[in-house]
Amino acid sequence: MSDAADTTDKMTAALRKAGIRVTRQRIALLGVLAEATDHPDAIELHKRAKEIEQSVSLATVYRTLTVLEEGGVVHRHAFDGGGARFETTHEEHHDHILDVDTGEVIEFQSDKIEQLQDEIARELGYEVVHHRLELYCRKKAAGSS
Amino acid sequence: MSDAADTTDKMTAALRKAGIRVTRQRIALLGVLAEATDHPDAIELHKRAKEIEQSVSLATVYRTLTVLEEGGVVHRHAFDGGGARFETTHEEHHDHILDVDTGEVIEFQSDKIEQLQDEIARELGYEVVHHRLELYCRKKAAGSS
DNA sequence: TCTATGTTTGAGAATCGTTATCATTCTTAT
DNA sequence: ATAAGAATGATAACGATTCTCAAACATAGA
Repeated sequence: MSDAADTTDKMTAALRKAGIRVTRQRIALLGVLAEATDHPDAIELHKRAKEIEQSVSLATVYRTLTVLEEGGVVHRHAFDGGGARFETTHEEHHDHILDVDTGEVIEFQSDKIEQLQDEIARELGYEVVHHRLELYCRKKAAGSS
Repeated sequence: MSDAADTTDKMTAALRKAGIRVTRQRIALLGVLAEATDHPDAIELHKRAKEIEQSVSLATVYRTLTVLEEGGVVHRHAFDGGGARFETTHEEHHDHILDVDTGEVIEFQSDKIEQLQDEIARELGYEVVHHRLELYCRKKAAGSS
């Protein structure tokens, strides 16, 4: 038994490592974030976290997300329409394709584009602190001309 | 005389061309947009438009911006922090560098990046409908290592 | 030029996502 | 166990934007 207990231990360790106080609510939210393969918004995270720990308020979800973001544990995205959406910082840096029809989010990574961005900034006397690249796309028809 | 009248005529023509009804408020707002070299938000546009035509409400600014966007006359940007910001569609497509210290907006254009975006999307079975590329930058120190 | 029709308007209420307030409860170091 | 400070839930407040609705307006046609 104790998948749940294992998860709790992991989340506790992760929080301590990030220098963040450990509370039931934070463990629940971080657990939800760790399991999520989509990019949920605060409302959705609140819904999922309540299933694990009923006493999680939406306010705490927002507060905790901010804390986790500052601790480098999650990334916040502001895609077109609606509110912010979140994902854990487990994988390497990547950008996003958003399917404009289905809302699906696909991750991709391009060293070439990153390099070009740095070059462009450098030529203008700047250095890139962070960037945002989102491709709003539509699935190509199988036999499109 | 009649810089103002000329502008009005131009804006009237532009509105008619886009199939948009001509009203004093829309002429004023479009005039403000045409003159702007920065990327103002709705509040700022309202402020400027009221100097030309006092009877412009904020609601109408928002409504008109939506209409102009649908008519392809302006572009709406959602940069980090604060509300949407707007610019006219006079120039060619470009992306933006945002100076994180000063808030300044610099425009740039890179065919290479656009090509790479198309390639990446194509390889994943998508085609790009529109994209968003923002480089949040800091000015490089003159003698930085 | 006058009129009929549908459109746009201003004012303010309503909405949405998010943050702030504050008394209470909880973590943590001791 | 306890003190001291941090986190919490509930809800009010917030900023940006959209909606509502009666009144004013633009446009096409006689």
